Parts: sequence; structure tokens; C-alpha cells
Amino acid sequence: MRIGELAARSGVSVRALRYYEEQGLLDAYRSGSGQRHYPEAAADRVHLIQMLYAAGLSSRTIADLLPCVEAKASTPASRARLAAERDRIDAQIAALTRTRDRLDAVIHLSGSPESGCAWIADEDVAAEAGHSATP
Amino acid sequence: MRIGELAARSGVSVRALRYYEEQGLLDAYRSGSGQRHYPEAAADRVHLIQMLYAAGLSSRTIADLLPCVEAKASTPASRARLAAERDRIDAQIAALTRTRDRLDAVIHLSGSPESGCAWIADEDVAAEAGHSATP
DNA sequence: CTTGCCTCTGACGTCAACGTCAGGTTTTAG
DNA sequence: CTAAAACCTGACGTTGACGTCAGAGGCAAG
Repeated sequence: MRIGELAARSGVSVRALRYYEEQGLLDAYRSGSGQRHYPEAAADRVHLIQMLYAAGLSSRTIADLLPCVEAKASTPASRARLAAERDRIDAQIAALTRTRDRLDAVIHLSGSPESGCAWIADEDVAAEAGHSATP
Repeated sequence: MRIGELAARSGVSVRALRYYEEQGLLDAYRSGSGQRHYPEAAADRVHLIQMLYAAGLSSRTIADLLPCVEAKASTPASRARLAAERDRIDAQIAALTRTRDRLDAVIHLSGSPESGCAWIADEDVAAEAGHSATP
């Protein structure tokens, strides 16, 4: 498939895909005229790239670890970096959880004391989708 | 206390504190000569600001919601925004958890098949701090 | 053939949360 | 009193992951 279709399928911009290539995260076959062509599997790879970007990894780090993650195989060296990143993500999850709980506390403390902020009905509560402590 | 001490106590730079003030997140008493002075409570506020920044909230959003969070009181309007941010954070936690689990899978799949990647000893495992599925 | 859409490279623009530097004032230590 | 350290405002620099625009080709349809 060409770049436009890959962009549509993976939900990222054409610009982003060219940027990924520039960063060594994604390679493409070139047709004679220079146009990029991708195999089906490229969409999965792009999703994986986005997943890692969303976790706060840099282009450089992703470039280093992406082969391992795709192949589900690691060398001792890469495993150390993978573990380091995992620990960072764990810490981030912990911090986010504390932040979320703090917001939750504010939300559920029945509003401001002196504002006539009653529980009128459940319409507001219903809008808040399901929430347990740690799903 | 003055800005340098607050910076030291809260672990952020002096520049960051001035930036927070510029964004309306932190106010300071000014001495006659124009120097900023902060009460003890400012350190907690700075920690809270950092907490919210780390959760991906923008300066604008933090400025809007910080009073609610500090006072643990919310109006119906602010509660909606708080809930929206909490949902965003929840989604982020879920995504991070999936990413972490993916990295974990790669890490624990006993290395690359053909590399002589043995479990030599527990020194490597011990270095990986405690890890359960969902602490 | 030409119309219209897709693609190419190259290069500058953006945005947020600060870093850093310049040039000057204030506070503190000796 | 004086030198060092801390502080002030103002302004430009940085970084990463793209957005956007310009100008030039490529490709199937009518």
C-alpha cells in the first residue's frame, strides 16, 4: 500500500510516517518513481511506534528497542534498557494513579460546601462511566 | 521564604517558579524591593502543580482546576472538567499498562532463542525491584 | 491530453515548559 | 564597607514530533 493508505489505516498523518522513516523507525520499498510502498504489517508497526511514543520513549530509544519488541527477542543489553523503560513506565503509572485518585477525591466529595451543589439526580453520576479503585 | 529556598524545597528550578507565576498558578508576596516571598504552603502547591503537569494537564487547565483541587471543593462546572481529566488519565494509565505488559513479555521471554542468554544467577532478577501484575 | 488527486523533497513554522544570558538591584557574610 | 551570592526583568534559545507550504513530479480516468 502507499503512504496515504497506511496513514488512513493507522490513524496517523502522512507527515508522521515520513518522520518515522527519517528517524529510522519505519522502512519502505520505493517504486521506480520513488514512491513509498508498505506491506500490510506496516500498520501494526506504526501502532507499536505510537504506543511507545505515548509511553514517553524518544525516537532514539524506540529505534533501538523496536526490533526487540517486534521480534519478541532480546539480548542481555537490550533487556537492560527494556527493563529501565518498563520501570520508568511503572513509576509513571504509579504517579498517574495517585493523581487520578486525588482528582477522584475532589470530584466525589459532594461539591463545594456552601454552593447549593446537591446530588439532584443520578444523571451526572451516570455520565461518569464505570469506576472502581483499580480495574 | 524566598524563591531560591522554595526551589530547593520543591525540587524545581527558580525559572520554573517564575514561569508558574506568569501562568497564574502561583502567587507571591512582594517585599518592598520587589523580591518574591512565599508561605510554607507554597511547597505543597508546587508539588501539586508538578503532579498535574506530569499527568499531562496544560497550564491553562491547571490554572482553572488548581483552586478546586487544593480546596477539595468543586462546582458542577469544575466537576465536569475534573471528571474529563480523570477519564483522560485513566485512559492513559490503561495504555501505559498495556505497553508495560508488552515490554515485560519481551523481557521475560528468556532472551533471544539463539543467543546463549542464560539465567546465570538471580543478580539480574534481583535488580528488577518487585513486580506483580497490578500492584 | 488534461484534469484531479496522490506523492515527492526541502525547508520553515509551532507549541509548551522551561534554560540561559544580559544587565542591573538587593541581601548577606565577613 | 565590600565582595559574593541571590534576586529582578526582559528577551532570546532549546527540544521533539510533527504541521504546513512551495514547487515539481507521477498516475488512473474520461
